[in-house]
Amino acid sequence: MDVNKSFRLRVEELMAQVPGGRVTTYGDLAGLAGQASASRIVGGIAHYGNPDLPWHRLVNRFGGLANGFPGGREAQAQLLAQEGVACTNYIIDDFEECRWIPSL
DNA sequence: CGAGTGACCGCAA
DNA sequence: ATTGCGGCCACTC
Repeated sequence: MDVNKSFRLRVEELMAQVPGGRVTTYGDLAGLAGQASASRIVGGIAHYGNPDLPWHRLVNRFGGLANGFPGGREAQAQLLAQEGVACTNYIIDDFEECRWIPSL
């Protein structure tokens, strides 16, 4: 493991591996990054990290859209629906089906 | 350099 | 069943 790299780099790498139509969770990304207890940091990276990454594919543990997404949850839901992810009430319908688990 | 903040998660009352 | 609180690590100002 490249412990030399910042936690943020690992999260970005994992996020970059999430294809369209798939979504991942903060806890899973944090766990894959090596710090399952740093789920909050993943959200922080999304805000201060690489803006080119598809952060709209990031959802909470319940499959619900984030609470501080730029533009609001409606914007995120719009992007997800645009990629083929059906969301209802700002919650992914087939969250378990669309859930994507990247790997290093 | 120090302190505060954060798009979360889990448990407790 | 619902609500509230703390904890955890990393990043920015």
